[in-house]
Amino acid sequence: MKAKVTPLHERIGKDIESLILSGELSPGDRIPFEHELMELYGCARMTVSKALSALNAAGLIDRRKRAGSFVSRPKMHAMILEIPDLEVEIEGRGEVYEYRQLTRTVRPAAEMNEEEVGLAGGGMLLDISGLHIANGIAFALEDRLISLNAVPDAIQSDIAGMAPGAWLLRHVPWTEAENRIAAINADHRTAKLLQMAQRDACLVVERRTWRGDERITFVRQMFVAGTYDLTARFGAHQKKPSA
Amino acid sequence: MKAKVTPLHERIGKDIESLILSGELSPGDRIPFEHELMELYGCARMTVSKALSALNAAGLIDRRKRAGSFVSRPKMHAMILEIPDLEVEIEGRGEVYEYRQLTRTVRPAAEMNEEEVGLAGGGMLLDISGLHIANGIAFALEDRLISLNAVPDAIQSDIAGMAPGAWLLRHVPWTEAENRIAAINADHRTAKLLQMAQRDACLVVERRTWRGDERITFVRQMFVAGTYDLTARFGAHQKKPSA
DNA sequence: CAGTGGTCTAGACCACGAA
DNA sequence: TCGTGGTCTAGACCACTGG
Repeated sequence: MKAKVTPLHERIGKDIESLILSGELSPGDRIPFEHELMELYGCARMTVSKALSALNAAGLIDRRKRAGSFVSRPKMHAMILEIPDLEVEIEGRGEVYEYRQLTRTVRPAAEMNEEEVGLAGGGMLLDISGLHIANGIAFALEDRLISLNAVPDAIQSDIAGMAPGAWLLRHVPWTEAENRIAAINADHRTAKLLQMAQRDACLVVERRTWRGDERITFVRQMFVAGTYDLTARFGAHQKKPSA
Repeated sequence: MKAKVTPLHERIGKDIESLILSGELSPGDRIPFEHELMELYGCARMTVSKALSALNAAGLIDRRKRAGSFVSRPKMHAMILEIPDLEVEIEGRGEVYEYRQLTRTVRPAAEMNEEEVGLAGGGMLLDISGLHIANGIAFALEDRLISLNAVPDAIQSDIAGMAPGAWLLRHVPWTEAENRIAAINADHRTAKLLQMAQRDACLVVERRTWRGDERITFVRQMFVAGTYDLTARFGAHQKKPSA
């Protein structure tokens, strides 16, 4: 038997967590004081503190000086959204993934377009369009702009069969990203390229990424409705707000 | 001046974090050993350890015994998705929010519908439809099923002007939730209720919530395309996988 | 095998804020 | 006021694992 290799602070955390999730402790209830827990578990205060700090960071409890620690109320304003790598996703289903480049140009930002001007940062833009294809059927149209100011190497990325997103992920570290998810009716070009009827619904994902304050890329992906959807899961209360 | 009230372990963490985000430390680089950092900052090892543990929990670094701590490569397939409370969202824009109930029935699960059977858990379902309205204009249609097995009190929730989602949030703690996001063309009923042309695109959010193993509710919200979209933001690398 | 991170101790001082 | 959590110390032993 390999029994207890579980750290004590982790065990304390799990104990309290299960009390909360089982309902024995309800939101608002006070958790035993640190000195009570250190007596209960026969350990030093730092050990208890580590356990409670972890629960606090996870958003399971709120800690107030002089008052104690309390089970926090689930607020549910944030969930984890999976942003799948399309290639991995498709091949995970046992289908054949392919990326087909449609156009590729280097051009300056359109002056009236704030998005492009901000992205370019005074430099040129690499403008790439392509199709994501599963088992020979195009399911997504991607229009991407890359700041050559931020990623000069991108101009050499002439790998025809590689999606620019995958290339970027491997070559350019990013620090921040933002996704916008919406639905629109397919315009003429999109409908034609994705072989769908005009005005058919599309799921649109727009993604912007930064490295520090520098804009890296802007991409808009149009998915044929019904062939693709996003899933966000959430377990055990909300995450803490990032600083 | 109020200067330094920032805890030392936090300062150490921020220092290293900015080295990473600025690019001075690249993914794969080794960061100084704990004993080097404790010498550098003139503090105890526990303090350094606390800082590094936090960075590790945040997914910024990987720690390997005998080898040291290393800047982790951003893999990032998950982002934080904001799931806004519609009422708060709308009123935050300075518009007037209103929920108008359309139908409300208690019925058993349709036997051929797995979703409903699983949700009901042998009991009855509360079936509610309603419109979310901003400034007098309906922007979302909501169809919701609530398990009366899990939430018997829901049958008393006769507050006409209160969205069932808001009521549930205040009365029923949940432990797990899942969202599915997709786009579809509006069907006849939806188009009529939301005063949009048939086949106009809709953003669809389907949400399932659990309390432990017990299903609580299933809701489908149809949003008029263009009037609503979801945003997911992400800063500083991926979250750790939850146990 | 030797050095790393992981864990833990038994103290300490302090700021905060509920009483 | 004064008990609480927040932080920190100066040690310690151990498991793991890379060299």
